[in-house]
Amino acid sequence: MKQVFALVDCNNFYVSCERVFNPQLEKKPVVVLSNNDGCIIARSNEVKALGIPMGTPFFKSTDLIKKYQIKVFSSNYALYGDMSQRVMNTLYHYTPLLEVYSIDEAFLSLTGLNPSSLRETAQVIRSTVKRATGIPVSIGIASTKVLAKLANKYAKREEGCRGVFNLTDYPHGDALLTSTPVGELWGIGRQYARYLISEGIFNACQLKDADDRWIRKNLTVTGLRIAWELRGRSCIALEEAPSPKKGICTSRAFGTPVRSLSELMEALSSYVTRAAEKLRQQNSLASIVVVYLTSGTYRGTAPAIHEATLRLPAPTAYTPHLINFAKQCLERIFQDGYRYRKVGVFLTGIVSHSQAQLNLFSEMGSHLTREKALMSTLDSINRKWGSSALSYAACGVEEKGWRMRQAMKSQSYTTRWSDIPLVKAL
DNA sequence: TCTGGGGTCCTAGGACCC
DNA sequence: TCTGGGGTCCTAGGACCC
Repeated sequence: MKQVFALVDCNNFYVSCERVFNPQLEKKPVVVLSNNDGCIIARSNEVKALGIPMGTPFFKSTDLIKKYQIKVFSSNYALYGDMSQRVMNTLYHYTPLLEVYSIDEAFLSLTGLNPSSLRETAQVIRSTVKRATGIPVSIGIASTKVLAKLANKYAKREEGCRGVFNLTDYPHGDALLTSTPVGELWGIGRQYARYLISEGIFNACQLKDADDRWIRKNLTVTGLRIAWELRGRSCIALEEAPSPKKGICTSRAFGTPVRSLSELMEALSSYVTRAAEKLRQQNSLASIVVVYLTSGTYRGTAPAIHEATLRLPAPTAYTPHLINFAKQCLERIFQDGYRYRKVGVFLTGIVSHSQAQLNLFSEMGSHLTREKALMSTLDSINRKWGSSALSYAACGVEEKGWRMRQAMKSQSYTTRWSDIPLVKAL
């Protein structure tokens, strides 16, 4: 049977989240900043129209922000994560065949639906999500995921299509692909786009019609899949269940540069705590710890990155052990006299809890059970009372300069009792 | 002064096995 | 000209995504 995919994508997601709880922001220019208030990572349409590109450093755009009175927000991931869940739950009402692709996107399988009702179904989904969550979405429909991504772009761009673009009943497919620069395709980034253009392939239609062996050789199988999907042959499947992560990373740039080992240790310990939580959430253990340390700035030469790897005696998800191993790594790479910008931890060599190989020489049995029980108690308390209800002394207790700058964060409208908006009766 | 924080997949090459 | 013919595992690096 001919497959049908829909890509549902939230419009300017972070900005839309802020607008749900602050309707005065409608039709006004709004941006949301990355962690540490570093770059602009979400823009309202009004800001896009001003020509401010995605990823612009905040400090470079202060003039424009003042001139056009752009409203600025620090990122509020608790809010965006919660709103994302609401959107996804609404989508699940329409089909269980759903892949949550990112915080603001999902692929749906609409295979088997009457082709003539696809557009109408998408319109219903769109208005239901808007009514249930306040978030506007656009929907692209096509026979493959690559084409659905593209259809979604047209849905956002074309006036008059009311947020839905159905490529399966579009008669001028080739003309549309010819008008699409090759770099706009899902899976073709800057490097590949530059290469393809140097080889005379400028648009999506030319890539579609290129020679398979040539594509395979120069763009690997990933490129070949893209070409096949452009021809309408589906080869990137819908992945309903998220597969367990093979590596878990937590890292953050510091609010202000850090010079002392003790402060680095505090920051690192709190990132390890967070990474270990993610590890336990997917019922895994890690057997390799990697610590990164970044010094220098982006001006002039690239920043220097130092790293150290440690293979653990036995896989574990026990936070105190992981903190200790990470600290050993940090001690190996730390050098006095540098201004460090960032520290990070990467947990890998991940195995599922059930298949873990025990170390022959570790004391097996009771203390492992106790460690596991302690961690699940800790996790459930922190889930209930907030992520820092219980934390390790190693993570530090005073406010320190390494913590993130978030000068313009909105409230936790949906995740903290005291921040829930009040509706006043007249 | 000031530039995010996560992830995935693929390939090539080397060490080592029988 | 031509040097056996398979494998596996690991690492490093490069590309991509949001």
